[in-house]
Amino acid sequence: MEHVAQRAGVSLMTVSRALREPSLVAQPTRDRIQDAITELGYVGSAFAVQLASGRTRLVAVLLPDLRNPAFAVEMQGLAEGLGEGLELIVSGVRGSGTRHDQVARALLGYKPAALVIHGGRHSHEMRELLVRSNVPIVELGSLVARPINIAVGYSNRAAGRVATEHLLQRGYRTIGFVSQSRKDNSRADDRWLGFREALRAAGITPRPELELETSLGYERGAEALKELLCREPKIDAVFFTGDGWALGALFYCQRENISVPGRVAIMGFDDQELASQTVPSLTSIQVPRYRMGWEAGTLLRSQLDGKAPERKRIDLGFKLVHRQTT
Amino acid sequence: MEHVAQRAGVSLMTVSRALREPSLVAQPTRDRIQDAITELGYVGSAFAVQLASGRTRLVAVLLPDLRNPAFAVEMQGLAEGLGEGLELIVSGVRGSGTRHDQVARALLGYKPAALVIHGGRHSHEMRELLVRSNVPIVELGSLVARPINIAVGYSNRAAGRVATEHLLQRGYRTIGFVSQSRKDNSRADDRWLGFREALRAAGITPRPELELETSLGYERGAEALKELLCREPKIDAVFFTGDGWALGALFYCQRENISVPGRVAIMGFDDQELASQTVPSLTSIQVPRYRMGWEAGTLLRSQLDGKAPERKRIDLGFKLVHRQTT
DNA sequence: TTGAAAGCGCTAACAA
DNA sequence: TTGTTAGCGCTTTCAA
Repeated sequence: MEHVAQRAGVSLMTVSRALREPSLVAQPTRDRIQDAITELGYVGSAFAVQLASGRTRLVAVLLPDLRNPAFAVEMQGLAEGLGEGLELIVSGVRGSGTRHDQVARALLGYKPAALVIHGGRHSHEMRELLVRSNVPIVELGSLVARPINIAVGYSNRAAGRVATEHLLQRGYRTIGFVSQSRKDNSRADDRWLGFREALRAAGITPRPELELETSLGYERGAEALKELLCREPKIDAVFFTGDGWALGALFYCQRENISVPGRVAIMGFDDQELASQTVPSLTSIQVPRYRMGWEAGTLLRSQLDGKAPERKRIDLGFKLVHRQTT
Repeated sequence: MEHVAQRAGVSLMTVSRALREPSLVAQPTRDRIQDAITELGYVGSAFAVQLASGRTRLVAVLLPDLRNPAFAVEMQGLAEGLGEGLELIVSGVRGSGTRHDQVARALLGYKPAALVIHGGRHSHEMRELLVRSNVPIVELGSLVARPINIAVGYSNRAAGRVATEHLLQRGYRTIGFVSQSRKDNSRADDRWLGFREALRAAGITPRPELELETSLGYERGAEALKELLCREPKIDAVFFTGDGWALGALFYCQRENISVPGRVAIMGFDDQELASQTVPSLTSIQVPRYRMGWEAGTLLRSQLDGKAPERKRIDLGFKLVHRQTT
């Protein structure tokens, strides 16, 4: 910045001003400075700015898994809700526990304008750290009961229950359940709670052998269905807590000439764009992914501008989309 | 940090050391410091560290569109290739041109350890800025001819040619082409160049009315196919430069009882996981997305550790995966 | 409209 | 093994 100042024949201070508040600098001076900047290819140091001013233009995001397209949509919503002038610093953490905490610490080190966390529960120390950090926290996705600041999401438990009730209502009685590891993934656990709840309410005794945990991937869905059909041939519906598995299972049925929903009904979760396109089209739970990100973004933006309350819990709900596989 | 020092009864410097090089600090001192840190909930300032040390733990990433799952996979690869201790600062830029340049500038302001850019051509000024910034640049995706530092990718043009040659070889003669706006998207343009090249080489006169530009989305694929069939009923194959469109078109055919590949053959691009699962399964071009990210990550990591050459061009190639739709 | 001095929170280089 | 001094590149406050 000093070089620029010299070249433009002004003091360092004037350059700084020309960059932040151009209106305070005389037009000709401003032009000279601008020229110097382009000639020298000057790019200011965001770090120094933030250190000196205390203001930050970073929003930190902690995601369970970068691969999941659902999160990508949320990010786009977040980016667009926040608007210009804020950068996103994104970390994906696979697995859970300590690594999650570590990364959160590292992100907090950037004193971000806000920290957006997708995915339910934090350890006690984590929560403590988050609260004390004084950084606005957005909990995205699962709607936590007691948000630290802002929570935007929907109830995974209610969604799990509604999905299951739908299957029961359509007359299915022997229902399988496929999810990620419930231990590592609170969303999976919540959906499972809803699943069990609905079964019990209908007077059906849950059968653990019909509940499968697997990893992400279309093929895992096919395998899961195969396994379930083998364990209990009388199974008449499967609730996959992710569209990926559900679609994989659906294509498996097509290959094997298993009639859907005649022989077995398939229920997905997340209503990916593809769900409406397949033949038969997939019944699923629609979650407002983009909107979640966007809502969090705009709320954050207005809070950063000092216009919004510090605590808020926004339930964006979900929607059962009944299509042909159930 | 001073508070921590006071509480632990040592100087600020010792705390700094305990954080960076614990081996230089006596065990009991270290413990006291650690206690003070947890009690105070201290989180260091990454900015101050960067400013004082000149070292950065940030890798900036510039993506054309956050939504695209293909990029998400690259990011995961990149994150894992880089290993621990580096944060990713990600920006998605839809559209192109000036906004792209602006965001790149903003990212450069963080003096990142490296800047990863996905997607071909930069404006002249941009290139100038990148070169002068002295930040290692990774150009990911399209393999540029003259990389600034590191380029990791494959040739979109060659991929487009190979895909088209495959269709020609299978006997298709009236071939449609669907892509994003070639003006805004250099990858689309490159694939198109390959497409035209192959047609000419086979002695077929290209017909612009069989070339369609559209936006992303499964449904856009269905619409594109419908439109093409209407414009030229004798069309016998369509090269979709994205699996999303190809799958959308495939499901459209299923709904409308159009035989694939009997009535019309469908060729995709990117070989999404889903491509192998559908019935009929989709012929596509496989691009090593994860590997591209990972390769860039490890290369960058070793360059940051001072172990790798500054310039490199890595062609990871691509693979035609012949399945049932052609 | 412009400039000078002090300092943001940390680390590098040196000294004890 | 620990402490001291200077300064990273900018902004804030105050003065000209």
